[in-house]
Amino acid sequence: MRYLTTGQLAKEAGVNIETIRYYERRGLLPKVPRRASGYRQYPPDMVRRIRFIKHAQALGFSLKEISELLSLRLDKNTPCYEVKRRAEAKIKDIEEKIENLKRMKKALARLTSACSGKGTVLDCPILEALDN
Amino acid sequence: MRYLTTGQLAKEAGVNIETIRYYERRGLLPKVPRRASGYRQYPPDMVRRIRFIKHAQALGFSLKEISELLSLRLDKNTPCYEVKRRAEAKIKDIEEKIENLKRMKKALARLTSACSGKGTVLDCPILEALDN
DNA sequence: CTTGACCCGGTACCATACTACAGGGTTTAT
DNA sequence: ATAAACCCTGTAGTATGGTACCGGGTCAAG
Repeated sequence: MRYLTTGQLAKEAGVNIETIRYYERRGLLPKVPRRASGYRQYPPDMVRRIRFIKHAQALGFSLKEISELLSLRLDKNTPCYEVKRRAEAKIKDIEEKIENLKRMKKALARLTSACSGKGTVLDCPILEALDN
Repeated sequence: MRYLTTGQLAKEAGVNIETIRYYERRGLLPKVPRRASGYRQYPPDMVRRIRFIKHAQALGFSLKEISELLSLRLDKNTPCYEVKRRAEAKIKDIEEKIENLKRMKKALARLTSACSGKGTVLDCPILEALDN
């Protein structure tokens, strides 16, 4: 079985079948060729694309931003400097996210170490994180 | 001026005034004392709390999860080991997010370096990021 | 002591990202 | 060859996280 139907793809990727069709409408998945019956024919590696979308969402990217990430592929229609500019902007976004996560982690780590010794502690260090 | 009104707090924190009341309803902000007129009286450091919420959201935490993070404060009603356990679970979440972001960043960096050299590249490296 | 800017609760509406369902056709295993 | 299990489009409904508006009361500067 070379190609996956919509339902098989959904199952493989661990999402609802409607999500697949929704992503196609949103342009996050390409419009793949159909059988004579109208059934979509997905190449098996489309699973990776859906998983990518799901992971990126968990990292705080909107579907619109994920579209942008996915469109950062090099083709003959997009000039090289443009792709590069967009990719670099995204890298900056990502670096900021990483910094914020590190601050959060630090605050939580401080909390746990404060916690490990005694039975109770008075104040909460967590709010100290992420104060710009 | 010791206390902030809802509007002042919103302005300081850079959010809509309705958001403040919404967060109160959701339990993300405490029910603060009121003036005789019914006006809320916020201590100035409540600004930090709102900023924390906003940052955490941008990192992919839902308001529900942020509630959980905020409830990781040590009080006499929560046993220490429980707070610790929850904080450590959140730290693990955060570490995973950081790892995923690093993978994404790496993929994008590879894309930009591929771009600077030649004219075109065939496949999209970003999908390789975040493949579990 | 008024007038414009603010606050109140309550309700309704909005965008995003799905999810369900209706009504109909298709595939596949028995 | 027929029933269960699938797919199609289109439309409607849901959850989350706000945002807007209403009718009314409050505050503070002139």
